Order: sequence, then structure tokens, then C-alpha cells
Amino acid sequence: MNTDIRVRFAPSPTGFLHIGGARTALYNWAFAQRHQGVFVLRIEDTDKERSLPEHTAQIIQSLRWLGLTWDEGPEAGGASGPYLQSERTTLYQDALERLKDSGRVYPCFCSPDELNSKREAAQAKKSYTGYDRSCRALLETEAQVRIQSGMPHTWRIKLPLERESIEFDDEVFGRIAIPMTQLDDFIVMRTDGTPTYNFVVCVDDITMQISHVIRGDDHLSNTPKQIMVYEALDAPLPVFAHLSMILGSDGKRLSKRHGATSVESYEEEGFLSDALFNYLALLGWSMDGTTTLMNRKDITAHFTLDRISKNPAVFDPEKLAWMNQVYLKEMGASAFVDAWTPYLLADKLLTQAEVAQKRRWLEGIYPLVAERINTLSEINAKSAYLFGGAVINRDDSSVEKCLKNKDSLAVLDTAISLLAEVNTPWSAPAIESILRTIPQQLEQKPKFVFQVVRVAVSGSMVSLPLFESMELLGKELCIQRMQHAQTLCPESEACS
RNA sequence: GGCCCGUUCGUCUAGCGGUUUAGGACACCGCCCUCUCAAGGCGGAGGUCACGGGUUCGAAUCCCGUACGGGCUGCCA
Repeated sequence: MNTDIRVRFAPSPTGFLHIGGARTALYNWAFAQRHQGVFVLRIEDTDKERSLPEHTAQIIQSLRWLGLTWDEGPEAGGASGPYLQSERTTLYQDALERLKDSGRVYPCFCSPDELNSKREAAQAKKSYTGYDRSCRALLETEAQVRIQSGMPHTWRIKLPLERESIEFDDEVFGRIAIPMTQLDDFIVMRTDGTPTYNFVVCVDDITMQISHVIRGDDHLSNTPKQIMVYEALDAPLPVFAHLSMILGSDGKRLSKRHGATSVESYEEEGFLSDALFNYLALLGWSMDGTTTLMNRKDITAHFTLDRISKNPAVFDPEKLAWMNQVYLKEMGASAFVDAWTPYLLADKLLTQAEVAQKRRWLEGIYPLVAERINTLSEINAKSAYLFGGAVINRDDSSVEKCLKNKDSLAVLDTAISLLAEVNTPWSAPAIESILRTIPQQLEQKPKFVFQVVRVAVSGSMVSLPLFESMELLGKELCIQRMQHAQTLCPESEACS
């Protein structure tokens, strides 16, 4: 393991794992894998109001499901813990003390109201809205007196005013330069003694020795501020790589109104971890412009920061669906049945014991259904008729079109009598060769004959392949269903 | 308002000054296959590379503007 390469994913447990967060985690993970580095999971739970332990559990579950395992973090441990920000307060205190000792921060006694009115005034004049640094001019003795007297105060970082600009090289965006005039002496410690985000994130990344900060580009503009913290703490700068955001189909930030946004919901809808992984990897990164199907190994073998796109990417559910089918068709019968089982149980199609007992039979459904679905959640609807008894629900319009025909009864009569005589193994090819004799026998079109049998046996004009379905149903059930279907047919001309 | 960033088929992208009549994938259309639906095979349509100026023998590729979109500008993260 290359311990010089250390990356992290730092979600706030204020909700489930978002698709965008998952991609950020994935890129960090892939980068760590590529360089045999260390992937750290850190939970940014400083927002007491919105942070919930169950959200942390949910995020952890989603990361695991996607196969994004971490080397250090909750449940994994590690030498640079704790990995919950709420348990790291002494680290932030220590860092602040160091900044006080080195004179890189100063106390600010301006009240929020004061600050607000200053800001509003500046806004009205359309001039610089940052802090005017009035408390920076305070004599240290005066500041001490005020602190001693218990006057509420924050601590602000003392920016190096002599600098013209702060510049850094982003691995994705290239060189970024921000004029010093755009930066202010931002607060690092609040009146209540809690540290602010731009301070904590730096202390954490420094103490965790993060070498590459790979995160959303909403932090691009925050980076210069954070560089100031690194410098004040005399810490070496990490490499920065910012990821543009993921958008919905309308070009706006991906949100609830675009449909599912949580990794959890994609799992529930029956997307495969491998497929979501592949899709997310390609949402903003490409290996060569032509390869679209890549497994985890392919991705980690080729993943480089310089091939990450600067453009925001629109999340395309249709392409994900297509990709999921590709993976469904490749996963194999056994894995398929395993993945399907929770859905079988949920819809009470089978019990756990029946699943085990009928495993081979269930595996037989795989090749029929895999190329007809996009997600696991669609399997039950497509295959429900394979689970019923002699009497099944039939789709009204299918009955109308196929069974109410004057020739339907004759078709079923013939089919039943021919199939009843089968004493070779009940197989799809055998069934097919028998049924194929009916059209010429009755002088009907093959399509008509097969559709009548299909509706009789499956209940619908649209079903999985007919002969294979009949094989799976077994001889008895097929005949019983056809007999029941006959009760829905009008009397044939021959009989009337 | 200020600053920062982005802009190649509907979508994801390839492209890093000449090999480009801009390539691939999803979606779309047509044909073939066919017991339905799919899947698969073959083919097609779709981009004045946001726009306008430069630089250059030559620009999607470099530079400058404009437009549009996004981010930051909090004692939120």
C-alpha cells in the first residue's frame, strides 16, 4: 500500500447518499485503488440540527453496496481517527491555539448585527462586501482586556495582505487565481466556540494527511480560503481536484423532481451495483472516448484525474437503464436468482424455502427474462404467470382479441389433445414441434395459433417466449389453463 | 453587484494547431431476424464545435471580448 496517497470522502449525514456524492466517493475510491493509496471516510456531522446517526448508517450501507470500501473511517478504524467530526473538537481547539500563538488569528468583537449592516451598506454601494478588518487594528492589549471582561468574540484568520492573489493548480480545472481583494479575514471560530467549515475541513485534511482533495466544484471558490488556513498552520498543500456537478434533464442541479437521487433508491428499484458503478464512473470521466462498458477493475486500472471533464453532466436514467440490462444479461443465472429473491419474497410469490427448493427452475427463467427487463423490480410482473395455478388472471383486451375469436376453441382443442399425448420429456423444442403442426392442420396463420395458446397459458398477448414458458409451467398446468381458457371462448362453428 | 468556473449531435463524451467530410455510446428512425415482447445484426438521421473578433499558411483545439449557465461572496456545510 502506498501510504503517501491518501484521499477522503467526507459526507454530511444530513440525508441519504446522493448520486453526486456517490460519484465523488467513487472517484476518490478509484484514485486510491489506482495508486494503492488509502481511502478515508470521514463523517462531517458538525451540523447538530440536521445530522442524524441513522443517516450515517444509511450512507455507509450505500457505499458498501456500491463496493466503495474505505481503509480508514467509521467501522474500519485507523490511525488518524476519530472519523466523526463531532468527536474531533479538541483537534480544532488545538489548531486554533497554534494559530493564536503564531499570531495568525485575531479576536473579532463585531456583533452579527453590526456585520450585517456593514454588509448591507457595502452591497448598496456595490462595493466589496467582505469583512472590513476593523478588529484587526485593535491593539493586542485592548483585545486581551475585552476577552478578560467576557466580551463575546469570534476568531478570524489574519490574511497576508501583501499577497496580490492566491493561486493553485487544480487537477481538473487547471490554474485558478483569485485576487486577494476578494478574500476576507473569515471567521474560523464562532462566538460559541465551534469552528467553521472552512477551518475544520483543513484541520481534518491536514491531520489525516490527505494528499489529494477530490470533491465537488462548489468548493472551488472556497479553496483559496482553505489554502490560507493551510499556510497559517504551516501545512503542505494537498493536490486539489474539483468535480463539476451532476444535473437533471432540465440542466438544473439534480434534485428530487428529476426522480430518484439517492443510491438507496436505485438499489431498491433493482439496479445492479456494478451497473450504477459503471454509469457513475463515466459521468464526468472517460477512459478513451469509445469504451463505455467497464468493470471496477478496468476503471481502477485506467482512472486518472486529468481525464475528468470540466463540464457539468446531465444524469441520463435511460442510459443507466440500458447499462443495467447489459449487466443483467451478463450476471449469470445463479447471481440473478440471488438478486431476484428479495423481490420474490416481497411480493409473496414464493417463500424462502420454496426459493431454495425451486432454485433450478428459477434459474431457467433467467435467460427468458433478462433481455426483457431493465431492473430487477420488473421481473415479477414479467414472470408472474409462471407462478399461478390452473386459473389465472387474463388481460381483458387479450381475451377479447384472441379467445373470443370463432376459431379459438378449435385451436385449443387441437393443442390440448396433441399435447396430452406427449410422453417424451416435456421440453420447449418438443412443444414447439407439436404446436407448429396446428396451423396447417386447421388452416390458420401460425401467429394466430400461437397467440391463442399464449393468452390461454400466460393470460396476455405479451409474454416471455411461449414454448419455454410452457416447459417451465409443466404439462399439467398448461393443459389445465388451456381448458380453463376454453370456457371463455365462443362456441366454434363446427359445434354450433 | 464583485470574483471564479464552464459552453463539441437531445444526453454522456473523444478531440489537446494539420491524420476530422468532427469519432464512440444512450435515445431516435428504417430494414433483417421472429410465436408476442424483447434481444441481436445491418443501415440512417442528428453537431455552422455558444456567438463575435483576433493569432496562424492552417483553429473545435491558442488569445481577447460577448451571451448564456453554474459556483462562491454566512458566526451553513
